[in-house]
Amino acid sequence: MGTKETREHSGTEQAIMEAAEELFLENGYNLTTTTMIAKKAGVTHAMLHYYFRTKEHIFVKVLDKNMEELLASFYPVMRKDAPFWESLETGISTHFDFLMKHPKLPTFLYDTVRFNPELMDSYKGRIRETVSRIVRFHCKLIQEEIDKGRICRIDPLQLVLDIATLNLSAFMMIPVATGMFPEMGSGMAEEILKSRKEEIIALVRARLYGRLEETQHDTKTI
Amino acid sequence: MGTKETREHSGTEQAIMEAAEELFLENGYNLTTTTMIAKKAGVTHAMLHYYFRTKEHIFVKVLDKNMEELLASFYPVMRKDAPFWESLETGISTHFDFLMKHPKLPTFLYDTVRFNPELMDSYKGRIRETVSRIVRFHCKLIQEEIDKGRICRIDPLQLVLDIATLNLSAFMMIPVATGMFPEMGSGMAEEILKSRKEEIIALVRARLYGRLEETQHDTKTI
DNA sequence: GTATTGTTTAACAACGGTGTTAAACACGCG
DNA sequence: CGCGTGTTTAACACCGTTGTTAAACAATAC
Repeated sequence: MGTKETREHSGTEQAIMEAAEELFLENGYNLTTTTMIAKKAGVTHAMLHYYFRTKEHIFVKVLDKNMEELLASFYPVMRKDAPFWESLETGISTHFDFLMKHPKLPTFLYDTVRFNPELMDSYKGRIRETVSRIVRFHCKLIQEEIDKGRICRIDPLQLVLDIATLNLSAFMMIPVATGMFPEMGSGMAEEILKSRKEEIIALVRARLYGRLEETQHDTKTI
Repeated sequence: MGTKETREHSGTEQAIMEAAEELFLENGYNLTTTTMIAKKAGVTHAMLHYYFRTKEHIFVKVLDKNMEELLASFYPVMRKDAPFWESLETGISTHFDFLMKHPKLPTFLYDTVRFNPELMDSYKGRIRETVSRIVRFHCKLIQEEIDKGRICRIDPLQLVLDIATLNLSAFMMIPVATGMFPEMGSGMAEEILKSRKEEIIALVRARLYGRLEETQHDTKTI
């Protein structure tokens, strides 16, 4: 059953990292014990302290790996090599597809920010930078389109929040859905997520292009 | 400093419950210790076990209280005493305002469902019932409006998901925002939430009424 | 005053989690 | 073989958490 025999000395470190990543992504820092990691990796818990001195070291390694992937994933979102809407749509779509490949990332980071914010400190700067770049990027594009009268007036920050929260919450709902309605397997979830993506895009498009004349009542541009 | 002197014997139970509610709502079950509750209530931790035998008992009391409020909050959402859109808009608004009064409820229940689902077991039935009633309620109304050609075709489940996730994530973002951008105090948050509510309503309205002819390409009704 | 009852305290037991250490083990090299 | 290096094990120390208990305390009734 164990993977012990297929791994000569020093697949160990790898095995620990894999087990740790899986558990940390699922349960967060506080609810993952070094014993759980050791058990899942098929080693004694003393090994964790031999390879990585502390639990925190292991966590930071997992966090680093995932944060790099996350931050990298934002760059393709800010390309402008097509007309406004196509560009925005592929941006949403790309972001959604990234989350599809890392469905546990949103809850993982959510947990970390809430319960171990100090572990995120080293990333605060880059995150703020990235967020402000995204907002500024879209501010500019949106303002251009508004000026041309092609879309309705909207606060770009609100639009970014719309897209981000819709995409993220689609994945953050998964634990709720499976916990509350266990009869739907993960196969069902995949189907729902696909239609969710279509819906989110439809929603944003309607928001921008629907009823140009009426929708500009109370949203203010910053 | 303590509140001890203002409370004669047996404000204790009350004090414990209040401390417990605050801490459980903030940190969830696993990350709240009985010692923390005792300290916040200004009593020794043995008192918790004297009044409520176990930590779980205290938690269940807090959970019960909040679940009752939550479930009750869904009924006013399903009134139909006005035209379709006004009715839906006040539904969204009512739901949002409820969350405004209980801003920590979403994360609290989210944590509980993910990490202590067994504590939610007693509510599973009522939750499923409520969810399915809401979906059925809106299914009917939406189908009527679609048949009359007043709104564009849309899967009612997706619309309910849109509204629910937009409203919920507005509040679930708060810990992220304050954790990541501590310079914005809770006063700022209030402002943002107010504009968020307007934006969510605008989004849903545009989704339903914008570009009737084009939007019905790939959303399928169940 | 004393007995009774309910409340509070302080000390303790049991457990699980993190991290350490010394000894056992495996392996390549002289 | 014997030696050194790197790896693994098992036992342990330490701490925080939950829950118990016996004794101290307060208040009321007799």
